[in-house]
Amino acid sequence: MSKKAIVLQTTLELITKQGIRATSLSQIIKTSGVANGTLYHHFKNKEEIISELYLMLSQDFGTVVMRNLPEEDTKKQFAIMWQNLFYYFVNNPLAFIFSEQIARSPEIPTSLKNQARQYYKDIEAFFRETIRKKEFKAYDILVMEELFFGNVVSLVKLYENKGGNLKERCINQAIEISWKGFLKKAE
Amino acid sequence: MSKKAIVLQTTLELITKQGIRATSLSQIIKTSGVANGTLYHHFKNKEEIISELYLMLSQDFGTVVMRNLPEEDTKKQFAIMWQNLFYYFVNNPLAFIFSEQIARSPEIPTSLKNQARQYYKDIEAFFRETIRKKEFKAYDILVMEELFFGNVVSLVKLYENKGGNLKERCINQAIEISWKGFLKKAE
Amino acid sequence: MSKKAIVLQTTLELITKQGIRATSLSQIIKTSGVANGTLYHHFKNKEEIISELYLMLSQDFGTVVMRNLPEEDTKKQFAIMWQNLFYYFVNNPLAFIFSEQIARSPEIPTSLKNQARQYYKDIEAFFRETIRKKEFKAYDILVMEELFFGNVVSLVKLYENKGGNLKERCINQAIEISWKGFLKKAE
Amino acid sequence: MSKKAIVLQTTLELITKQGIRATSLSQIIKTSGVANGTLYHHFKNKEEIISELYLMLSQDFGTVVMRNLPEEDTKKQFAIMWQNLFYYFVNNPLAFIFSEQIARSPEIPTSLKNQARQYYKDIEAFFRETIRKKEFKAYDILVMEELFFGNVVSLVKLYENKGGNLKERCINQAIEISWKGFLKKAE
DNA sequence: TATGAATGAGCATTCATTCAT
DNA sequence: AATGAATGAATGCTCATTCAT
Repeated sequence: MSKKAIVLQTTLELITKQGIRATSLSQIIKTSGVANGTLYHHFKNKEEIISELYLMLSQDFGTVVMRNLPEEDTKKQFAIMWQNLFYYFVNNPLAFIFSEQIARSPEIPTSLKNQARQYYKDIEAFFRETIRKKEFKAYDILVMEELFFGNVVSLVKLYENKGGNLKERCINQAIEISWKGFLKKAE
Repeated sequence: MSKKAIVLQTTLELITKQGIRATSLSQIIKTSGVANGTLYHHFKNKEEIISELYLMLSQDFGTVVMRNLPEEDTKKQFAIMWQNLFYYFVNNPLAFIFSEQIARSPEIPTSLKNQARQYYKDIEAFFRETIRKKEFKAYDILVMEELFFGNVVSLVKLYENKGGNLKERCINQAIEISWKGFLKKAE
Repeated sequence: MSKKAIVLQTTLELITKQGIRATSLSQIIKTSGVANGTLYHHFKNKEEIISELYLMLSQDFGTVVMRNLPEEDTKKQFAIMWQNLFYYFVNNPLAFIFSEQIARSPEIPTSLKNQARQYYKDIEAFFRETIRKKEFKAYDILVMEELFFGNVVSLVKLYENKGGNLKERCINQAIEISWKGFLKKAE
Repeated sequence: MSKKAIVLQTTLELITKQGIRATSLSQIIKTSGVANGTLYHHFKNKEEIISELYLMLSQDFGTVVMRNLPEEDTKKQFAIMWQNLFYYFVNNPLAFIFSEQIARSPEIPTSLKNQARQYYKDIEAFFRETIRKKEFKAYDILVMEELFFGNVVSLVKLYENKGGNLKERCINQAIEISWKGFLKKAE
């Protein structure tokens, strides 16, 4: 494991525990056991570490969501997408907390956020296509994406608040609510 | 306006702009034009300023959501509740940041958090009643609350990301999506 | 009990626990429950509180040592003086610690030390008289006083290190050693 | 001379002049000409500077008292021991202040204190042996040690109070008083 | 590639003291 | 006699970053 990778991993863990601003470079240096100068050899500054981490995780999101989608049935596709994201967050709490904090924090410049948005292209495409098929109503795409993502996040938080004891029934209910909200006509 | 009030107001403004951790005491001191020691005469430490602000803001919280609800029409009630919360967050960015970022962090003692969470009670009653009237499907109450709350939050985030330029059309779409998700039968 | 007296008593206790420099005015204010300005009404500054305490305690020393001296026998007088001081310190640990810290600290200006020295006049007189009677050798008076005082202090420290379990035999040995050191001829 | 050594040396000098608590870090920084952060690069905090100094000085301590003792004559041995300790303290005011002021305070961990107290061992042996030779009376060893040590300390204090102008005659008197106190028979 | 000494601005907080009431 | 708001210099310490090796 390269020093650079160690720094990235350590930073991710520290940020997960303490938040971004609470995580100082000196802490990263001490925890990772990497020398002061070594860190600066690999990264221009603190911001660059955060940015790099953010991009890594964003890319992950993009691939995860569209994994194992069934071919035809849009509703099933939607459910799988939903679950993909949900279980990714549940199984990678680091990534979840990180993405939550990142989303709000002014630490991430807009340019970076937009850059990350490219990985959501596929999700976006799904919504457009489903609207084209007249299954979803022609809502604003951004609104749809945001609500879809937000619903998953809400459930993950509920899952965490319940200490991991969230019944599958609840998850299915949430997926159903999510889905119904976007529909053009009632089923 | 007392020096104490000036400090609170200044802190409120700075935190709204920059976030909590990014707002240093020296910044508060310089901006408010109050002396170093004066601040510490009124507050034990930085945390106490935050707590006091949090308490002030939390007082509104409980009443905001259920304010000015129309009598009969459930759908209109839902829309007003949704907007109440949305515009409250939009107009009180600090309250939003607190509820999103801080309420979940260990920076605020649990006692304070619980106090702020009381507004859930009224919302809960609304959902139960609407289920009883067979307008909403009998989903898990917690799931419904969480998704309702999450949807508002999602839109506020979108609103913020767009620098306040979110069309009213989008907000109405979000309310519609939110509402439709919970319905028992299609309208 | 006047506010002034409260401040003095509180200061003495705090200094006893923590030392002089570790005891701040704000601590004295908080602990004594006296207002900021009240303290400054009675004392010009921190130094004046210390000085006043020091003089009070010094006066105490002076009277204590010469208390209940038997008339004729010099050796017995010496033993009583020794014990007077010893038990005063043992029963007033505050005064002991305070006098120990004061003696060394540059916080007490030389003028104050000299002022306090007047109370030792009687002790000084005792040594002079005993030298005149050719019982004590004509050592430097200051040296004698310092060693006398130091011997008592040494035993008090031993007493404290032993948690108060110092046999009377040891005390008597110390008095004997002290006495013999000053003698002109062997007994 | 390394920056670290400069800091230690400067601290040593400042503390000797002013005492520990009166010596601030900023003073050390200004006097030593070392940058703020540099100091903290080498030492964890203020306490660590003190500890490191204490350890350095304690190394001498054990060997000093019993240094250069003449072979046969017990009285001369005693005088040399006395002077060794006296001049060590006089020439190493910091060592004296530490042993007097700090060794008893909670600022130094017990482990360090014990390390410094080892020099008692040799003195103890000397007293036992001299009692065995029937030159000293069979007083409690602890009492003897404490009084011996206390006498030296008393004279050092006197020396300091006189600003270093203590006549050699006084020192010799003190040694004589010390010695006579312990004797079995008059000389 | 890797190290760690060096920097000084900045941090939250405490201090002794003044002053108007 | 008593209060407590107000002050700003000072304290111990952390920070992100630079640079010579």
